[in-house]
Amino acid sequence: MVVTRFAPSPTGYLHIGGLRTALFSYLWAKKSGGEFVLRIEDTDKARNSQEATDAILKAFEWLGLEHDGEITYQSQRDEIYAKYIKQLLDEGKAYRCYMSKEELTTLRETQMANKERTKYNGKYRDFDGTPPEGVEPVIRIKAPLTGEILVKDGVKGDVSFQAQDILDDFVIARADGAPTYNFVVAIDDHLMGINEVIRGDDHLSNTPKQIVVYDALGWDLPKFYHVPMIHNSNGKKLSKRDGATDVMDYKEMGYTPAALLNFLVRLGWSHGDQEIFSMDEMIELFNPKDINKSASIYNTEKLDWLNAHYIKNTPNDELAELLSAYGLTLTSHDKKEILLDTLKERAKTLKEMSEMVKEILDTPSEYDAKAIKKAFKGEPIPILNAFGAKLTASEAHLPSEYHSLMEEVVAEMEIGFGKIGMPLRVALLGKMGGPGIDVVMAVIGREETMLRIANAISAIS
RNA sequence: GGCCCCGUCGUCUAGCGGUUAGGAUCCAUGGUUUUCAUCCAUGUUACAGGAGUUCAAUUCUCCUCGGGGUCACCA
Repeated sequence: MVVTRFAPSPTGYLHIGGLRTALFSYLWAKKSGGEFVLRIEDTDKARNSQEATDAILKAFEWLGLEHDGEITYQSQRDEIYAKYIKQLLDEGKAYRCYMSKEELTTLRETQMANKERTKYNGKYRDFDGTPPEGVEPVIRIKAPLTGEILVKDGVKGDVSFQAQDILDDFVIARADGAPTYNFVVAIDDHLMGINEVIRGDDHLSNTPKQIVVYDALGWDLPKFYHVPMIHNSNGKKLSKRDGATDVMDYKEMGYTPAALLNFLVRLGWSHGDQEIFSMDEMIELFNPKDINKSASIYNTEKLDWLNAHYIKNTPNDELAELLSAYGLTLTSHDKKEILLDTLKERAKTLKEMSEMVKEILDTPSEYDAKAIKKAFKGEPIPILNAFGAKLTASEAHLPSEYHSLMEEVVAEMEIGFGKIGMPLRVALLGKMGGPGIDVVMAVIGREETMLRIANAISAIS
C-alpha cells in the first residue's frame, strides 16, 4: 500500500507548484487504495502562521483533495525528535559541536578565500576534551566522509553523489535544541509510514542528507520521486512575482476545480495523447514513472481551453451551483435551462459567465456607439415597430416561437434577416455580439422585450 | 564557483535505432452562425551544436553551449 504525503511549511498560501506535487501524491496513493497524509512543517515559529495553514486547507477543500487521517504538526513533535537525537548521541552517531558562530564564519571565509568548498571541518567529531565555556553546543550527525550516496529516484533515475563533494557533519539540532529540517523530515516520513515521497526536485540535493539520517537510524529508505520545477516565462522558479500563483486566485477568476486539476496533472505528466482526464481517470492512469524529467513553463492558455471545456460539459444544476459563488442566483428563473445552455457554450470562465448572465438580464442603459452605427443604419424603426406589433399579438414563449415571429417580419417586409436581427440585438443587449436574440427574448420574456424595443426606438428618434 | 538535474513546434507533450517526427494549445485562413462565441476543416512552426558508435541516430556515448536547482544553527 502506497502512503504519500504533502508537507508544506505554512508561510503563505498554497501555490500552483505545491498543488501539483500534492495532486501527484494524492493520485498515486489513491490508485493503490493507499493514503495521502498531510504534515504541516511549522517548526519555524517566526515565519509560520495559523492563517497560512487554514489557507492551505481551504484550497484543498475547494479542490476536493482530501487527506487521510489526522494532520501532523511538526511543532507538536519535539519530544519525538529529542528522543532520536538522544539515541544518536548515545550511539555515538552524533555529537555536540562547540564551535562558535564566529569561528564557523571564519572557517568559511578561509575556505572561500582558498576556493575550497565550504564545509564544517569536523573539529568536534571525535572531541573528548573539556568543552569551551559559554558556548551552547549544536548537535551534528556523523556523516560519511567518503564514498557514494546513491539516490534511486523514480523520475530522474539513479543519481550519484560523492560524500566528499556534498556532505559534512551537518547540524541536526540547533543550540536551542530545535531540530533541523533534514533531520525531522526523515524522522517524520519514517514514523508516519510514508513509503513513497513525491516532491519538487529542488529537494533532490537534500536527499543525501536525509539518507544519512535514515542510515544512522537503521531505517529503510522510501521510494523517492523528484518532480521537475514549474518555471515562469523567464525560465525561473515560479514565484509570487509571477502573478497568479495562489491556488485560490483561480477560484476567484472563475476556474473550476476540475479544469485546474486537469491542467496541473498534464504539466510534467502525460498519458499518450490524452488531454482530458476526470478525477477517476487520473487516479486510474497516473503513475509517477511517467513524470517528465524536464521543467515546464507555466502558461495558462491551455487552462482557459480546459475550463471552457468543463463549463460546456457541466450539467446545468451543477453549473448554477458553481455560479452562486460569483453572486448569481438563478435557481428561481424559469428560463434557467435555456440561459445556461446557451451561455455555457461561450464562456471561458465562471466569472465571465456570470457577467454574461447579468448583461442579458439587466435592461441596457446605453448603447454601444459602434453598434448603433452598424445596426441602426437605414430604417430600423419601421422594422422594430412591425416586430413589436407581432409580439403584442403573440404569446411567444420559446426561442423557436420568437424566431418564427422574426421570420414573419422578414418575409412580409421582404428584407434580409440581418435587417431585423442587428437592430433588435442592439435594442436588447445594447451591443453587437452575444447569444442568439431569440434565446435572449425567451429568457427575458415578452414584456421586457417590448420594453427594450420601445427604449431603443425612443433612443433612435 | 563546487555538486546535481535538464535540453523535441511559442507553450504542454508523444516518441523509447529505421516515422512524411504525432497530438493538444496558441496563432492564421476558410466553412457554419443574422452578430459574437462554440463547432468543423486547413495551414505555419520543433529534435541546441559538434564529434563518435551503427548499415541507420531525435533516440546510445562523449564534449561544447544553454537553462535550472542546491550549497545555513530556513524549510
